[in-house]
Amino acid sequence: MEKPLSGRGLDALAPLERGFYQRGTTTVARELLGKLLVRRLPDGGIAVRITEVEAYLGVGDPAAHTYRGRRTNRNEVMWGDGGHLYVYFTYGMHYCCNVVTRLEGVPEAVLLRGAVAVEGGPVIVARRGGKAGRHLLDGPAKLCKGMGIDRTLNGADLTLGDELWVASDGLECPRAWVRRLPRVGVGYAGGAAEWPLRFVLDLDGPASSRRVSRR
DNA sequence: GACCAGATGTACT
DNA sequence: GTACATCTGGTCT
Repeated sequence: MEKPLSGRGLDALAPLERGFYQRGTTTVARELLGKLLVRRLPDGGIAVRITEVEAYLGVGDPAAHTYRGRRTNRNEVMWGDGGHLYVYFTYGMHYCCNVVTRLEGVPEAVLLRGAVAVEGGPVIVARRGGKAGRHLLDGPAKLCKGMGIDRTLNGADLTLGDELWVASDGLECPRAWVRRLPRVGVGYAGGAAEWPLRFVLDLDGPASSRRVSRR
């Protein structure tokens, strides 16, 4: 776990503006690495540093929920303006959260797959059932559980800074810290499963030989 | 690390 | 009605 933020806590972390999200999805995905996902909860404030994301490129992407223009109640948020949260339920027991990108009518998003705790570690550990350690937030459903993200946040506006938002604390991620890999769990998507749309930030630096989970 | 059961919402026939 | 999902945690090796 990183050292805690100094000083004023969550209120010093201003939400990114909508323009950040309205750009190209792979650009947004890459630039989300190293940013802070901030959550205000009754049991305390939480901030985590985003370390793993995946881009989903809308109607032309067989792995995306909006492939070929599919538009349903579930994915309606993806069709809206960038800067909103798309939360869906899967495998009968897990939530996953995405950040919607581009403009209204262009249904693309970035799946948040992993993070490390920066602020509010004990709150996260408690929400994860007391399981601390490096696997605390290393999966999309773990991230949602640890941060108290569920269906009630589907469609939330990330630019307001009320319940949940994304902020920068100025950390820059050198290219050498970022790896581009195929996406996870989308084998059904044919060739698109191989597209290198997964971005992983190695906070230990490029020298680290540690493996990235393949799931 | 590899393997697999689990539980139910969602999309589609 | 049915097939399957942007996964996790436990067990076994």
